[in-house]
Amino acid sequence: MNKKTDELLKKNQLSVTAGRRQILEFFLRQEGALSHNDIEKKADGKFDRVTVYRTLQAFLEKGLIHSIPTADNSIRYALCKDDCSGGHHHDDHVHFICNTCGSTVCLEDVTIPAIKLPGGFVKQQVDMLVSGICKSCNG
Amino acid sequence: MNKKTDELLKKNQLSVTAGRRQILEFFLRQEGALSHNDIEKKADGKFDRVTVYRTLQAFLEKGLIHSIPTADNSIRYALCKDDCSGGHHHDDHVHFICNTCGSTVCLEDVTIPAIKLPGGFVKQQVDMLVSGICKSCNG
DNA sequence: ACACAAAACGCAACAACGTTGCAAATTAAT
DNA sequence: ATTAATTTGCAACGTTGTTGCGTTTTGTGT
Repeated sequence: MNKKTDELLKKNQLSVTAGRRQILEFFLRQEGALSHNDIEKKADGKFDRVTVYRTLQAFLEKGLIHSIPTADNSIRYALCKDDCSGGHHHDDHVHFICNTCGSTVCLEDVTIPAIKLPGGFVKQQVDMLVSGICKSCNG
Repeated sequence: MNKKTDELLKKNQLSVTAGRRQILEFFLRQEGALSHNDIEKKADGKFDRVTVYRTLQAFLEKGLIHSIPTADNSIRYALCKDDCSGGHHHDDHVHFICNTCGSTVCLEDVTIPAIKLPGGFVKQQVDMLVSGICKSCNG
């Protein structure tokens, strides 16, 4: 049915398997970001724990998803936009973590502002995490 | 000898014990941030693993240190400046993680720029992580 | 459609990280 | 100095993440 999912996998040089299809669909169906744990709960024992780890690893390497560091020591993952692939991310947006519902979302429209580092420091990557209360919880 | 350490503990309503004194001195003697693991290595079995966890927890709650989220899922801690205590941090500086030597430092002079969130989102805390090559490694 | 090579999967075992309960030791207060 | 409150170490446990290996599935070439 969902041809789109399979094509997305193939486009990223990933062989199509039941696990990958399912996990990718979790991301597509989901507004925010997912942690390893979220996926396991959604899959409900359908796949081995190791498979989920390896799938996320593969998605990361191919640039299908990007990781979001969080203060509570649980890495989350979110789908990348079309134009970032092969590990090269255009991942310059702010991530928002809601302290009420716990969801993590990409604020695609909020760009991380440029900063000036002290002499001698070379910048390679920047992450910006904002926590607070999200739109839905604030409703 | 080191009266200063003891006073700093007392000032933060923490009873003075060998473990706390030692761990606090690690932070005072150290330029950058420390992870739980760093501290255990430095202590070299002198204290129980659990004690280190609980000490860090206590320091955090009293506002003696603040935590720094990292992309590799290992939380680090750094001393707070004098004027933040009781859990209320003036923690508005950028954190830098060196990809070469692995050290994490607070760039006290680099302030996190203000950002504008979409309507409905309320900001409570902001973390900014820059990774790259630090001054000493770039030397 | 079939056979074969390559990749992915599940399982088991293991290592690292983090938490909790409780008895013994240490600290602070009277 | 005695006592109450905190802190510590130990043991046990749960979670998270990794590795190796035999089996299954996928992709490819004929």
